[in-house]
Amino acid sequence: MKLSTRTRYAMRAVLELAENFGKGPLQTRVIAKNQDISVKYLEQIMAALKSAGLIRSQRGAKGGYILANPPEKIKLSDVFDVFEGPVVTVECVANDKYCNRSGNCVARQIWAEIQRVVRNVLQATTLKDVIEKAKDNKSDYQI
Amino acid sequence: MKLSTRTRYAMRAVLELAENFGKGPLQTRVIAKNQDISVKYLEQIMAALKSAGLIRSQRGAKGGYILANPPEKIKLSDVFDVFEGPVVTVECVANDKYCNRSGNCVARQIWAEIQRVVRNVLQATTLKDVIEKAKDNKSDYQI
DNA sequence: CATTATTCCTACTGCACTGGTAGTATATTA
DNA sequence: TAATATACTACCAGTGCAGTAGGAATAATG
Repeated sequence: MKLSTRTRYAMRAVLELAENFGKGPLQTRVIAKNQDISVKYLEQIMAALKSAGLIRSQRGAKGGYILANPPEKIKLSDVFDVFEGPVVTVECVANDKYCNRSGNCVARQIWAEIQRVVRNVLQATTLKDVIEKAKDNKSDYQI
Repeated sequence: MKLSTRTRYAMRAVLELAENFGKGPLQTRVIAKNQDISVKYLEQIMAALKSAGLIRSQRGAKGGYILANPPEKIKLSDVFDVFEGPVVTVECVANDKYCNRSGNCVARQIWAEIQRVVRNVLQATTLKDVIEKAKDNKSDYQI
């Protein structure tokens, strides 16, 4: 139950785009430097975020990436799901056909409950919520 | 963020031991059959649960495993932690020395919040809670 | 038009972990 | 001594993670 670096980097990159929202495209190179991530690795992550529809790209000089929607319209779950997928715990929680005893399975209920509370947090928070909080605390977006 | 089969199997095995608590040792072979798990694989899982102190073994004929403590004394987090570890999301949440910006990091606060709600569920529930619920619902312990 | 800056695309790699299988040793009971 | 358990160790194939690398396509600029 650990997060991949992909997800962590993606979250930080998207938070940085959110902070920069409305100020034109931001380059992978810049984000990579600020977040101390390999440029080439981040490129792949950005590509995935783009094909998920979370961000838009502008090619060529002075290009870069921008959020596809304003920060208040993007939930943390949107970012999370790109690499971690919608299933947080076990397959059978999302798909009750996965196991024929799903209907009255207690173990499944444990994992379903955990999945529920996790998604609660992710869906209740937007990028804007996070950056507002950051401004209050003078925090940054590491990890 | 998926659970390993180890954790899922361990949870089911321990729940079965909890149901059987006070009735003498239960054999890997029996649990494996009931839960439809490979005997040899389950053996390794039981060994890990034993060295974590959750269960006790009796070797030889008529041997098997029993819970080291009564079901109301064992929390789901005890079982969970054997294979998933106490860290649910990222290292820096448990160890703030892991990253030098931990102190005021917003991304970290996201993962910390998720970790918190997950551990809340796992620590608030005992094996007894689960099997009581199972009796009410006539559920079983699959998945 | 050439240069430069940027995304885009694809391939490759080393490593750790997962999900097992297998064989044998050791202890206990009958 | 025979049967039944756990205990211990080794092994293996597949998958995903966390990158590295190189070059092609595209767009702005001088």
